[in-house]
Amino acid sequence: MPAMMKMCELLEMEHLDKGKEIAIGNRDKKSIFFLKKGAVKILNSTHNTTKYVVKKGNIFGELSLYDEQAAAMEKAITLEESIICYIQSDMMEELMEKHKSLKNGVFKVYGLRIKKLERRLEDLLYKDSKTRIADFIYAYVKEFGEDKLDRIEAKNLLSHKDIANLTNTSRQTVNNVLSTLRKEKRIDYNTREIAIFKPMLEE
Amino acid sequence: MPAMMKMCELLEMEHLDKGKEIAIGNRDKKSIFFLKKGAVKILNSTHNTTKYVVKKGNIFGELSLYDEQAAAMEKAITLEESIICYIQSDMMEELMEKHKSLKNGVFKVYGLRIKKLERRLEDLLYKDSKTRIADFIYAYVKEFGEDKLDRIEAKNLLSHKDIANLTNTSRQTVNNVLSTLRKEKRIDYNTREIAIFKPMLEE
DNA sequence: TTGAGATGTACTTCAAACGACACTTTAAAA
DNA sequence: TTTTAAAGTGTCGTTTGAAGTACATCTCAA
Repeated sequence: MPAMMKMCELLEMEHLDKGKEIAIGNRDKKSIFFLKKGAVKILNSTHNTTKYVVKKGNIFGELSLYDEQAAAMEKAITLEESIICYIQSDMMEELMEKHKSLKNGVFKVYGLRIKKLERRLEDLLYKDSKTRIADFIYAYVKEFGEDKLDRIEAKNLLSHKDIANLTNTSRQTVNNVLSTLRKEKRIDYNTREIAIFKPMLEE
Repeated sequence: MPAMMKMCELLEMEHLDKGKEIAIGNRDKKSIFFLKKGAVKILNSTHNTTKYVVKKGNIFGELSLYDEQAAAMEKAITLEESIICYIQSDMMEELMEKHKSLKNGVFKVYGLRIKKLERRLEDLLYKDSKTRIADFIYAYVKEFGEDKLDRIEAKNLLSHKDIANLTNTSRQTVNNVLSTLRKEKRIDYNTREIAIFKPMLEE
């Protein structure tokens, strides 16, 4: 979203340590957030289960634009030191009316979210839990990681519980799959980082 | 979507028998559809699994607006005699630029779809299959049904296989739950219709 | 009338959740 | 700094929900 990125220069900015909560829906006014640096996870605020992971350069809280109630159901927690910009949703609406590219950008974000959700639901029907977890790890490292000679390395920002939530599995199964992949030399990980080995990269 | 409904008067209209397929993504031009009468189910076109049920007065194929590829993955099948109106997605885009209320309406539809998907995913995590099926039946009858003295009656438009897809369960489990609910006098159904008994209406 | 699809029921199987516990890391308190 | 508690990780058995298999109706278009 380049338009959003440019806009961000003009906005209120906030610097947050790791593990800080951002109450998407509980502010005096609902806001849309733009993640300038770092990473956050979006939780279901009633069950405290992780629903998404958002990478720097992306927006979150966008649901509050047309459904305040839905936005109130989610909260964000920083997974590492992060910088966010935010704008109140009614101001954002005004801006979107003026700048079509902005509105279309948000439209795309909504569409993408639908696509991801449907994909996840479909996977639940057609893939077993081990595959879902392995697929998730590969996708996560590819999205969040950096390309090295023989491997792709990403910061290990998620707990096994988070991964279990994101793949609709249990913490123990996640651990089991990760350990197995490690034994098979397909991935490696420690508390800091997680890496996938390139020669093993299929798909 | 009142704006859409008014617009519909001006559009191409098509009358379809029960069981007819509408290729959302395979037309020469992608279109948005407005269901004027009847009901359709939206399928995942690769797996032929039912993803949604759309009731008269609602739109479908709206994904093609900002993601043609995603729309190509779905197809619709009429569940009963239906009337649809449709407009090519690029024409719809033009119209939406002119009429803000239309664009905002589509935004709402997207948001609603996200909400439903997230709800479904959440249910998968927190409800067992029997509960999901029962909840679905109650929601379906309430949405599609007509209020009678002691019961709410809806046309029985979905096969057990459809319901299984919609609740991420198996055909046999659906049958099992339905039979049990019938034995318990909480619901009643035959090939034509399905009804829930009001005194039993909780929630 | 006939055959394909839908429904109903029972039994078997198995993936994956769950419970239990030891060990490790992290972060805050003393 | 050291201590301590909380959270996260690693590995087990055990249990069980629900899918799968199998087959007998039933329904309804062609």
